[in-house]
Amino acid sequence: MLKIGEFSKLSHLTVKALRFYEKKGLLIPKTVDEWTGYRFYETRQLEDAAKIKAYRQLDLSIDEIKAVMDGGDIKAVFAKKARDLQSQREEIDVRLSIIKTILEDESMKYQVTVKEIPSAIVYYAETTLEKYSDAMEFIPKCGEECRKLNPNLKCTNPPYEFCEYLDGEYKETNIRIRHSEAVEKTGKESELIKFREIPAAKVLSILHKGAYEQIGEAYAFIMKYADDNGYKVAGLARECYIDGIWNKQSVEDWLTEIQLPVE
Amino acid sequence: MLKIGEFSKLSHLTVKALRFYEKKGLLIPKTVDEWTGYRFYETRQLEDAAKIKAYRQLDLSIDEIKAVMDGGDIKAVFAKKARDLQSQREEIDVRLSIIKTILEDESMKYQVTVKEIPSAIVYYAETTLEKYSDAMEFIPKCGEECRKLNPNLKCTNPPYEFCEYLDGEYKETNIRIRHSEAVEKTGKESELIKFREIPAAKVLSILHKGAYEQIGEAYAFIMKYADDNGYKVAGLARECYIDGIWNKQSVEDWLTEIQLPVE
DNA sequence: CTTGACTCTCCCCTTAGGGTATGCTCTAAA
DNA sequence: TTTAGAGCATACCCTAAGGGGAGAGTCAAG
Repeated sequence: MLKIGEFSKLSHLTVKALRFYEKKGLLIPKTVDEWTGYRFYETRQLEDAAKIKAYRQLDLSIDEIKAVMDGGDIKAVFAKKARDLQSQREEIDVRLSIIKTILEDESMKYQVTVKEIPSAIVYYAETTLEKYSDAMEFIPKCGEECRKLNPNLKCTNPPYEFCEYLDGEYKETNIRIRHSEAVEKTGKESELIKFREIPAAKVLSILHKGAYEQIGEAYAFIMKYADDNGYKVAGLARECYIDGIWNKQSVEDWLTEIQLPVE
Repeated sequence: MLKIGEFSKLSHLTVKALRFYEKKGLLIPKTVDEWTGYRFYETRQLEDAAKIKAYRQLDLSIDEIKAVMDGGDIKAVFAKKARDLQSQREEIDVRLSIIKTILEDESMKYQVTVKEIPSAIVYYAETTLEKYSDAMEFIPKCGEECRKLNPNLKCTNPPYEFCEYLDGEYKETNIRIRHSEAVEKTGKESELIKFREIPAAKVLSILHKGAYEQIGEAYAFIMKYADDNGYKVAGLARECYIDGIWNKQSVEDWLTEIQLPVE
């Protein structure tokens, strides 16, 4: 019979771990002295200890190990574990790729985050602008018309409002855009205003600070980022206006989010 | 000014996380109402929130993020993180390879564990055996001679005792073996008994249960395992006798550990 | 008989927040 | 104006797999 310290050295499990495994019902000492509480192990328990250690090194949880040792479906547990590990590996690959981009480009100007956008009901309106700055008139007009059509319809709080550029390419004039804003439910439509439900989406998101003249950089950045890191673009980018002329005087405080649907 | 729930929705960080980040000093709300305790954020803090979220998605810890945001050495942090991720990836690859082996071979007879063996002082003796079973006489003889030479020399507790087979190949007769046993310090040597310090080593370990006739299987298994999973053999295998004829009558209870130094 | 090495139990600590309970605050409808 | 419901606050406990340490009991050797 081996005291815990001896068994620990033979099994290369720490004393702490052995006591923990006993508490979890995974490896019970053969006998426990009733008076002193000392644990005593047998050499044949080294087999179980080795099993436990081997499984832990494969990153199985205590519960998984217990399932396996109690005669559970070993193949199923390992197959599941293999899938887990595979997806962990893929996540790590994405991170490494991103970090490599950061280290190479040193372009810390934009931080890209991945977000899950829930589905929402929006009203939307499409038009062709002569120049970008005309959007500043078009967007409020849409809001007004929608409220006129549906006086009791409320926007979500916080608001979710964005523009998409329907032309595949960059244009200086005759720009087709669609403006959408999330509302609580559908309502009456008109020539200009339509309703639809936009599905939930996974997007890459970056924030652009400052004037709209430089927003092209942000688009270029996020497109390259998606390309470099294995994301597949799955829709038109959404431009969300957070701060702008309507609430901030200084152009430097303007804030725009660009969301690029992926996968 | 945004209440925490609004800011949460805009930043896609949970309210819990925002409060947590405040506690950690990572993202402090612009103002906190003195009477109600309500937190108020500014839209421009969305930038910091995005940064934090991006960094968290790269698996940086809160402290690492704080270091980066406080103007720490960004490159160093990311380079370190990249190394971390790379080694995580390698670990996962090893695990996947092992699990694949298990799923394919369904050979759950042996569990392989990785152990770090600390360095130790041993006495050792080499000889050529006519047949394997002669070891049962040779080993006790070594112990006796060593004790005769060094009456006060004590073995370690628990004991660490092993044989190495010096012939590169399997032989039925004229087997060169070396027997070693860990002791507390060096002592007087003789023709047979020498002392040396064996360095710390990383070993693959399996337990063989039962008679020695089948131990060849165990060797074959561990060698193939090392090969399959990218370990490089770095020395002679050590055969450690845990239970045997000296303390167990039934052959089925005999227990032998095989340690294969790697890397 | 004493000393030092082991062992016991009990409690707190780690990460990055999640869940829940209880109570206060705000807002919009009645 | 009141009130219901949503939003916010703090505070406590929880996670996985042990690690660290305190305080007290046990064991073996000198």
